[in-house]
Amino acid sequence: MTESDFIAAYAASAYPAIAVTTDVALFSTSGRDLGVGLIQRAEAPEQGRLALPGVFVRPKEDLDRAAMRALSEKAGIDAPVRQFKAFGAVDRDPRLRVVSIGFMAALPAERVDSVGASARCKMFAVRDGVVLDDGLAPLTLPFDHREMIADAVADLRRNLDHTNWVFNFLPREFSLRELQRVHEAIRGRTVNKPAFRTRLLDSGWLEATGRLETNTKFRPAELYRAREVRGER
Amino acid sequence: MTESDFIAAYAASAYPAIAVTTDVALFSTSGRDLGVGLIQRAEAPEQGRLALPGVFVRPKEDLDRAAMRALSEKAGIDAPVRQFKAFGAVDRDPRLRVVSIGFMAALPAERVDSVGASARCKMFAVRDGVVLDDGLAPLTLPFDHREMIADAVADLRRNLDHTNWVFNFLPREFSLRELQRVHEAIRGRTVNKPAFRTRLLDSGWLEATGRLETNTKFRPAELYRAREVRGER
DNA sequence: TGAATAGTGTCTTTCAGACAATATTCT
DNA sequence: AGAATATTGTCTGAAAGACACTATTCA
Repeated sequence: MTESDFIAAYAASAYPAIAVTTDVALFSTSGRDLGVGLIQRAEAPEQGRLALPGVFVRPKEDLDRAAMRALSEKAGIDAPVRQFKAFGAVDRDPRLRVVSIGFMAALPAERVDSVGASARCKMFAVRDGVVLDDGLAPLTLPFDHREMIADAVADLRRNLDHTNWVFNFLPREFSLRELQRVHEAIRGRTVNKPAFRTRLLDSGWLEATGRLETNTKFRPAELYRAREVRGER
Repeated sequence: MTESDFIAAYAASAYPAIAVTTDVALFSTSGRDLGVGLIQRAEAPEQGRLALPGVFVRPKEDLDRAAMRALSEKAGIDAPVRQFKAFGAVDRDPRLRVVSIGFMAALPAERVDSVGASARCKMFAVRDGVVLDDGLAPLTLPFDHREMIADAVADLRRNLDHTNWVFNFLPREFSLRELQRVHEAIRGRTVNKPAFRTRLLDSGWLEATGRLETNTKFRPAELYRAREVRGER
């Protein structure tokens, strides 16, 4: 039996029926808070409830493709995604055994407003990994989505200084103040301005554009760009 | 249609056939090097080649259970596991679409020797995330196992100071020298002794046992234990 | 006593936090 | 000029690296 014969026979045989999905925690910052986007589920189970956007992965679709499709089909938003953890508890979905790959995405604050009308998702504040409703009480979420969001926030914090992923929270050009506000929202506390400036400017992730902010009521700040670097740190 | 009716109908319908596996990078340290355990594949595809131990996840089996089963069935080793990333490229397995959840485990150096005879896996040195054969040339691995190991090492390094997972590399009681050797093997460079000592002793992860090493050829070091703490940092 | 390593002290450098001074732009 | 914020400078304390010293145990 050649290897290709074997593969053909193998592929035809039955495999444990486990479905694979991707769920996406779409983050943004507004003011001092971190926010996460939730959609109202269109279908059972948990129809009508607020949840993270997610889809079943198609047979010929990479995981990050599926995550981006979840964002665009369920939330009406296009953004790059980053995987943070897989969730596979046996009873996490009542329908059948589902393993969900958890992804996160980030949306610059001003895009939240501009897509606001068309987007089918609403942003909720997240403090210390807990989603709050408009009255700032903890929100109950279906499946294990509460745990997913907490894990996503923990991963976000852990990797804040190791990766350049934080720049997805910002437009192409931004000021150091805006970058500091994003760091503060993610870490849930204020950071020291001079130390933050020198640390970030020395980090090698930033590139000065030479341009200044416009439409400010005060002294405009210099604008920076995220530099293209080889991955992580 | 009630929700339970719906679920019944739903579960019966066909789902995209995607298999789910777990693969485990079993690490240990020997001397100054980090090591990873590879097995010789018993079955096609890639029969006979060195690869990470892995199994298909069973329908009623949690992901970490499956990872521990991979370790014990394929490598003959029992150890706790930690998930680091999911791998789901469409063509990563020639048989069929497989999404693999990547786990890591760690074995104290002295257990490597003691299980050596019974274990069906052999340790290979890893430098900068690259597996080397006995001649210290880079080893070619099947599937995406090379990428998996590199990602596992990167995750290990990133989380070295954020989690207490590093203590899985050590027996229940250990000296600060041994702990430092493990840090050095993982980071791939030497670390400063006084700084390391004070940092670790102040970290709150350690608990003095009051006991000393035995069977040393020289002054015995004090032994410490990993303190039970609420998860991560 | 000598070998070997444990554990500590000191000096220096680096870096973050606190606070404040100076600079720039708009109204 | 006054308001508001950007940007920089200075001081201080915490922590890390380099280096070397003292302490302890075994052979």
